[in-house]
Amino acid sequence: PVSLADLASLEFSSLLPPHGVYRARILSVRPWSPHTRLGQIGLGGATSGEAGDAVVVELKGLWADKAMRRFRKGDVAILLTKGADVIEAKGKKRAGAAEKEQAVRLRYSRGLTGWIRRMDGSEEVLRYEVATSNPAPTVRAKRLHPPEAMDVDSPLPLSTSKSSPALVAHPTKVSPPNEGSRSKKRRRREEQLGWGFETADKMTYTTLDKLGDIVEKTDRTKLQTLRVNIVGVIVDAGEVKAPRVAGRDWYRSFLITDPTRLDSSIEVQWYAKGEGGLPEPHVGEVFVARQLAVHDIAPATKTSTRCWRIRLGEEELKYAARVARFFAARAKASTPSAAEGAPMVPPGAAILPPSLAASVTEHLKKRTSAAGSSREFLRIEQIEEGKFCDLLGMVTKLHSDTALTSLSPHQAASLYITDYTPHPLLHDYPSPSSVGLPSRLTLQVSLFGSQAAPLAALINPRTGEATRGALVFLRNVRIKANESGELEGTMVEERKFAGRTDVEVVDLRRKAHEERWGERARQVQRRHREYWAARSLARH
DNA sequence: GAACCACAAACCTAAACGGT
DNA sequence: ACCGTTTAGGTTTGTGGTTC
Repeated sequence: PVSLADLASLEFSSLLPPHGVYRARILSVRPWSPHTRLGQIGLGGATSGEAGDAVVVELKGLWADKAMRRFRKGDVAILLTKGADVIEAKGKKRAGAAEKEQAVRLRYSRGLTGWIRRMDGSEEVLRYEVATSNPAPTVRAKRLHPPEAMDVDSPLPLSTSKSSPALVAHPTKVSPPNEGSRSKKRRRREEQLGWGFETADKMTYTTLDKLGDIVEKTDRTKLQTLRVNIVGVIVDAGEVKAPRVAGRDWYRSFLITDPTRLDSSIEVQWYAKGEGGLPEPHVGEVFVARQLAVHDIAPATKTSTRCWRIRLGEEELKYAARVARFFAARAKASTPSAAEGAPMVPPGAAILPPSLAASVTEHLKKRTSAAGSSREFLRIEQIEEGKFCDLLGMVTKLHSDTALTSLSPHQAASLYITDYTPHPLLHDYPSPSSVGLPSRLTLQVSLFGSQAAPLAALINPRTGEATRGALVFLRNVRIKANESGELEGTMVEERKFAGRTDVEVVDLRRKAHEERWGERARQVQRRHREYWAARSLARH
């Protein structure tokens, strides 16, 4: 037996006892990655878990994939030292500071033998070896690069001596990203393909640059029945608009482009009977529409009379992916140079040429000025349906089916907050309430996608519950009524403003937070105290 | 043309760091 | 102890070259 502490104190390149065995608890597992062909398990003391005896065991090679799947956190691993190498701790130690020892790393590149003792007491044997160049037939046509070179992490001198002569003989030049032969080839292929396409069942998807022609060539009389199929990328998501006259449709207009129409966008208007019928488009997403009515082409406006969700066929998906790829590559190519040139461009413009970016900026300006940036910082008693507002409140409950940090844009966490001001249109919870407070004091806010992520900090890992009473600030909450007419809040992920946090856990000890919310927060806390004081009085 | 390999840079993330 | 920032480190994406 070799003690873990002995292992942990080994120096780089020192030799391991060839027939040693060591035992330790698995503290962490990093899964095997096909690219690096490496998996890691962190080991600590089997019994006491004393400090200073941390060892990281790495399994490298194709064989390690299977092996890594068997390690679980908490199990005890009993491993032979046979086949292990002590490798250099990576990274430079910080000068001066950090006498802290880095964990010794043991690497198994040629296989591993040992046991696992599961937490339930069961034991399993571990025996892995480098797959030795398989049955002969596959190896018959032997490559110049021997197969074992990819399985084994060859020691340094060997690899250099092997590769450097080749390198010296053929100094290869490397093109910048997206300018290499592969990229060029891909572009050529795409150019040849052109944009727009026709499905197997003769459905033609029109490119956006042709819309003008199509409209011109169509009789005025037939214009009303003209329908087109299009694929475009959303460059401005627009926003939900309530009907101007009661009884008419809700609508949302957003802007799209495609590779054939890079210097101006097309506006899509989406109408629905209710607010819920409207889509939630995000900048950068691909928009596919069949049978869209073309309304007017002067500033290129299109209107669809009926909307329904469609299931895309393989060809449509493929084409949509191509369009998305086109814009993604474009965005990548343009951002480095644009970084210094344009400071205040709207985020959506990142994927656009400057000419179009300007038009989007204008559109945004028009919209915001028309809508009026009238968002207010409200108390819950002041909220109104259909309005956007900022809120500061205390958490009474937080619920999510999925981890808060990994919600998809269509999943929501339910946050219940109160600022101890009542609103007549809030749900009237019963006296011992599931959400923390009875009566009409708590507002439920649905946080979609990444909006919920900041709240992960409130979750107690032990209980899985959020700390109650924590102060949170919610920026730009949309207040709407549910089926029964009660008010709720929603916050959707705005990819346009990715990186901005609309949800913030307030910590008054922090200067910035104190300055920004201190006053409001103390009002909430005062009402909180008064509420509970009154209740305890009533009880006695 | 596809499937490899080796290598490099960009990208992402979890742990370490360091101030309060 | 807490919390934002930094950083080490892997992961992803892309390159040229080779072989089938």
